[in-house]
Amino acid sequence: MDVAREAGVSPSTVSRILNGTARVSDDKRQAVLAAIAEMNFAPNQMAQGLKKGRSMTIGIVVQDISSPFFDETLRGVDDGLKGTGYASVIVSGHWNAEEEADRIRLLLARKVDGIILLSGRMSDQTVLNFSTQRPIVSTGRALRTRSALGFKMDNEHGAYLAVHHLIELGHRRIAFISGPSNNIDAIERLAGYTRALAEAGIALDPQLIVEGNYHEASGMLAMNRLFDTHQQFTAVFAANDLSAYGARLALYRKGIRVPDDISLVGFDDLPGSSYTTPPLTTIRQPLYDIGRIATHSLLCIINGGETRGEVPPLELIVRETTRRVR
Amino acid sequence: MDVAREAGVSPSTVSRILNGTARVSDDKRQAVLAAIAEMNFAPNQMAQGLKKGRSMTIGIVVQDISSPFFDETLRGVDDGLKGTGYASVIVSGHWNAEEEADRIRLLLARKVDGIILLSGRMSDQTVLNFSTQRPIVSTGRALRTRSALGFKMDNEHGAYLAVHHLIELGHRRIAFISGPSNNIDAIERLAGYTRALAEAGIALDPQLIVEGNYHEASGMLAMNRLFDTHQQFTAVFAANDLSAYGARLALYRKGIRVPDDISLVGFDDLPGSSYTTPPLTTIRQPLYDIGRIATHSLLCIINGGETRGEVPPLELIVRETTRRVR
DNA sequence: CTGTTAGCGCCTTCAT
DNA sequence: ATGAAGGCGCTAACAG
Repeated sequence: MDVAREAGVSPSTVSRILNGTARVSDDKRQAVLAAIAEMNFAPNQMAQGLKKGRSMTIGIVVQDISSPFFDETLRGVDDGLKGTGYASVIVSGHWNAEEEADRIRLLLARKVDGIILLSGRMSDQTVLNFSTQRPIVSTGRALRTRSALGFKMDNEHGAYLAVHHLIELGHRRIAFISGPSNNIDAIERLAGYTRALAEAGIALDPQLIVEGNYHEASGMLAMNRLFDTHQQFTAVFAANDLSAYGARLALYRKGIRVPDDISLVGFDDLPGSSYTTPPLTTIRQPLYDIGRIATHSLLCIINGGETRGEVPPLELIVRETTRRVR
Repeated sequence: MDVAREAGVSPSTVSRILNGTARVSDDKRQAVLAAIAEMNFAPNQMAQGLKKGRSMTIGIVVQDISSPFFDETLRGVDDGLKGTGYASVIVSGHWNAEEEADRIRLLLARKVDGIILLSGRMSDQTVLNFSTQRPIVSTGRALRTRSALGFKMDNEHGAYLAVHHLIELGHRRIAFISGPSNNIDAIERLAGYTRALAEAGIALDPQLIVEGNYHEASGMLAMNRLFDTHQQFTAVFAANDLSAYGARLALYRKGIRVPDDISLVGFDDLPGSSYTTPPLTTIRQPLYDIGRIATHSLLCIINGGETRGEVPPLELIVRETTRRVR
């Protein structure tokens, strides 16, 4: 490298100073440092990576780059990476197993040192297969091998908490706007809803369950569907906050007051849920913490350390969209 | 490489097939393709990059990875990159000029082929300096050199549109929740507010202007401040949607109806603004398009092509938080 | 303490 | 049409 020439030393010496690999005499060090500053030189990370076999890059697979759900987790990842020298390349799988696998192959070709997979539709086995090439930490899966780790939230329990809260407030006709029926989290949340009802001796009415797709529009549609079929209910549990927002709008359009006429509970506790009108009662997912902990764990695996790290549990956040039934 | 050995050819031949650089006999091609498939080989991008001098990576600098404002733009970037072979490494400057510069240096060391800078506090001159190393496309700046390009929205005009809309509805006492006074966009939006008022012959009342910081909480605080100082007004213009959300909540807490008692206008048209209660009247920024166009332009510059691409203008979206004053 | 050498994986002349 | 050789920028092993 030309810093070496500029400073009148060999490339190795420069390298040694840059990496602190060995002792170097003070005068040469000064000269090199000066040359570096003057040329504002920074080592070519691609060359470094090629040589050392580590790119100092980790890959993140999200499903939707502009969903507050993933973005809050990404914030945790970003903070977790701070000061580690690692950078991240973020790709999106768009909730498509095929695309996820593609993206992971892309990351692998780029020699990322590890991968964080946020949710997704890929089978656990596929994840395990990829994990032979690079360590993978994933959310929404219960994995635990030498090079693959999963963090799974107790969705069933979370949903139970939500519905139980409603029941305690005296509600007995509780509608449920579910997630996509092929989504594992959605299935588990439905199970929690069912259990809470059963436990309270409330018969499950299939008419009160409408399938959504986790987006606002589907929450709105689901709500309208409930009205169109003349269902009677005093509360609604939406499988995620986004669909709760949509349901809220449908209610507003009908002139139905929340929580006075109907109570509403969401799931996720997105940042925006503290500022809806009224603020949304919901089940809090520790999204930021998940991102941080996943990152930390991945770094541990990469550096051959132990993988500890527990994620905080789901938690009911009572705000202002629920009230005792009159 | 071992694919070569496996297929009984030289590495050069494999490379030629991979890159379509030269004609290769069909039998050898088959052999190589088979070997590649069997070993599921993918070329090491770091080695490729080192050799070719292009990393097929672009760097994105956002200010806040979990803000819907940036995320919507990122979605445009992501789509713009689709199918190009480029991946992106996303870093955050956290609205700090020093940190932005740091992040850019990091991207440069990683040999990104170009940089997209979304907003930020760095001076134009600094951007220009960095652009000598790699092309930079930035939002929120009016730049146009061989290797630096900026897209600037007409904030003054946007704010004017918002306030003009309120004036047309008969409002004359219009409060303004501004952005940070050291933010260029904020300053321009204030100018638009001022001009609309002046044009309508309405005296500007400094008491009606409260500084916020673009976040929900500050919108809420600003609103309360207005009430605490007993200001009279029938409409509020918030400098961005997030602070409008906060203002909305403050209004709700006071039992003031929107739009019946007070009208509210935001700025940005975030995805969530269609689902607030009621849906927010706002100035639409073409965030997604900005991301797409910025990406496209950057790729053009990188490949030595011409830089065209116009961004759609700001636009008033009338939803349900504004109404004619009684 | 420091310079020389070799090689990370790939592509690109240059020969053949 | 194809193989051999050299080098992208850097670091680690080996001498000295």
